[in-house]
Amino acid sequence: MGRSTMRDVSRAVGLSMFTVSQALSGAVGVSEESRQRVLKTARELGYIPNRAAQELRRANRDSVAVITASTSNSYYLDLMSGIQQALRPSNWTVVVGDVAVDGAYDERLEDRMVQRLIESRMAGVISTLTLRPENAELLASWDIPVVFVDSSPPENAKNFPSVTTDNYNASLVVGQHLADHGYKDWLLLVYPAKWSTRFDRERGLVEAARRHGAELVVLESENDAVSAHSTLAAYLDRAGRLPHVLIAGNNPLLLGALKLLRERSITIPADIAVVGYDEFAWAPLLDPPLTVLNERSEEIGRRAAQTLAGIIEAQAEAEKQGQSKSPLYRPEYQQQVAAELVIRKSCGCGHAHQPGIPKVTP
Amino acid sequence: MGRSTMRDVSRAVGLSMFTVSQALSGAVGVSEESRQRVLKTARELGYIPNRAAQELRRANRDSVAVITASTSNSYYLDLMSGIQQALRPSNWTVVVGDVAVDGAYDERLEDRMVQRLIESRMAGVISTLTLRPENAELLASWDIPVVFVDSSPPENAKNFPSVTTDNYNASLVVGQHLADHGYKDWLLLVYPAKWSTRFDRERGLVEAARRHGAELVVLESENDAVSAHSTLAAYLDRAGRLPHVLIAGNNPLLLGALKLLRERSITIPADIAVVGYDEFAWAPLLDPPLTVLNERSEEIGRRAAQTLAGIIEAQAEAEKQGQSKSPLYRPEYQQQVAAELVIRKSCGCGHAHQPGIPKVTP
DNA sequence: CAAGGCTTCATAATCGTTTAGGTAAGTAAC
DNA sequence: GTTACTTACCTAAACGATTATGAAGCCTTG
Repeated sequence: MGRSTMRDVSRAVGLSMFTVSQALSGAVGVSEESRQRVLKTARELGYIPNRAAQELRRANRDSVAVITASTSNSYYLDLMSGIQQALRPSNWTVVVGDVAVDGAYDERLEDRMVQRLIESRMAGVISTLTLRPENAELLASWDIPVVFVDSSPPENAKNFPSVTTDNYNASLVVGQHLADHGYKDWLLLVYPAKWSTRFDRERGLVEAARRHGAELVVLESENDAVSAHSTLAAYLDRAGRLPHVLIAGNNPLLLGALKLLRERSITIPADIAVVGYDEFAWAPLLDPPLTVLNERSEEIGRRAAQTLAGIIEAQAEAEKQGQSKSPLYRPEYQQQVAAELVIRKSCGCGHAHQPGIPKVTP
Repeated sequence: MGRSTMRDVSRAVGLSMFTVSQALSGAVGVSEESRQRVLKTARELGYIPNRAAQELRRANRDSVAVITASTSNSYYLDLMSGIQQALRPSNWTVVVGDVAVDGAYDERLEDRMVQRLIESRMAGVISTLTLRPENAELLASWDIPVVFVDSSPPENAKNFPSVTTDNYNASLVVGQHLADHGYKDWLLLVYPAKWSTRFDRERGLVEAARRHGAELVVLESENDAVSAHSTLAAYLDRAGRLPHVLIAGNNPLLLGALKLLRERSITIPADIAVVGYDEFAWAPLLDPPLTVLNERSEEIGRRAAQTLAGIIEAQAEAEKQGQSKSPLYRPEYQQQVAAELVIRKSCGCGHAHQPGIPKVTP
């Protein structure tokens, strides 16, 4: 039991390794009788192929990597679920590589991770963060296709595929809703630009504020709850008054902000309205139920995986025909998924007393 | 740039492949001058080793796998973080394999996953669920060490290492607290026995109920929020009255239960007290703040990884000395981590009107 | 019945590393 | 000056699969 090679099977069954290989891989050119004998012997011997040997010899790989910087964000679970769903039928292995240490993104870890992925000659990469230009280039020079999710390609690789929320329009929707409430004084608590979704989220909100004649303050914090808490605390102390509404750039920041508001007994939405950017399971159960954007991460994951699979397939096809094996990126690979605003209570809806200028509840 | 082999480096630098290999791997027996020349050439050529070739040739592998059945549980993130933390220094690759499809555990997927792990000749496995006996045996026959986290080893592998919460005592603590509140009518909403933590959680609660003269009903649901919701709804309809307290076996079930209570406008803790089994970031912000057990998943992950690393190391040592390479499992590898009860409001603490027999708030 | 086409299987090269088993030169010991 | 030991390097055999090339046997077919 265990630890037998194809040679062992070959000897035991009295057929050449060629025949055994063909039989096991389900190829044609082997008689049904031989195939059955091979399969039986292999089972009896407990033969399990050595993947390293297969990969070394074979041209095409069958693993794709997902690069994350776990901001302990649970949207990541949905994303993975979508990716797995799309890739399961094709029977590919998905490995996830985290480039965060203690919850914080680490540049050297990203370098090491990319190095590793190339060492393993991955078939493709899905990245949840904008890679460093060097790394994008490196992957490109090894003809490994990359799809960005919820992040934009780096400067030197603008044509790389990406699947993101339509953050700009999402922000416009948020802004519209805030304006409907009559809020004029907005505070956006946001993560650093390293996470490139920030750009469109902020841009949309700036535009919305302009359109509706509202004042928008952008407050940057590190991308975790603890930083969000202290950054916001410092800001509120400095400002000496509450804005009408707080918009949290993502869930870790939302968490930090809500903790602070609770500590200071600031009630939502009476004293300040709150809107978040990521839907999550507990949102309807919080106090008050939170109004958030639904990013549909699962859909994003699914699309990203499908896009990647398509590229890899095309790549294999091209190589078979002797053409360049570098991945072909079509413009339509850059997709945006519309988000919807899930309106609950924290924005002030269904609440009589609202922060700022009181107005009719929409 | 890209795609050069060690042979290319060897030719370019004018040294044998042996020397190049030695130089790159940092082994002794190469002059400093040669090493520098090799390194420089390798860098210029953009040489990146082929891991498949390395793994094929090398005796020892350097990847460990984590098997999960994503119950979309966010405790999983903490667990991974702990594992990564413990394994990062040793520079090992961690791959996670999910054996759930659409959030539900799938037996055939488990089989396929184990097959895959053996194909890749993994150095070790950390499993968050009790594996099927066949699979445990299979891994054992390939001398691949397995550590179970938050789950017990299967029947045929009782001696396998495991790191779990001390669920029995945790349940006693919960029971004690409920008794302090004067609750006599307990309802435990719990997942199927496939997740083996159920056994001790239930056993502890049964014992606590006996000690304190309370009535305990155990209600089993599938391991997801939707099932929990419908199972609980059906039960409440049948029972026609509310228990004094609802204990949710884990977070997905808690989520489903809370949704139902909210739908039916049952208020916590006035109408029914609620206690959960997994601490999570949003717990203090819910309405009301939830009383839950803190499992300390990160600590569990860390310990599991350390245990696994120790076993693999010992295994390598034993093999070097010509002894059996099958992993050695010491009894003390079975560890339990104490959980603490984080008391907030949902249990009735700090609330005047309590469900059931009113008593002094402890 | 010769020629050609299938079907079924075998031989052996190949993938890109690591490493056991050398060798040649230089140094130290006696 | 021989012997013994180091140091720095090389040659070539693995590792365990896939697959290009081809051969033997049998079946058609004109």
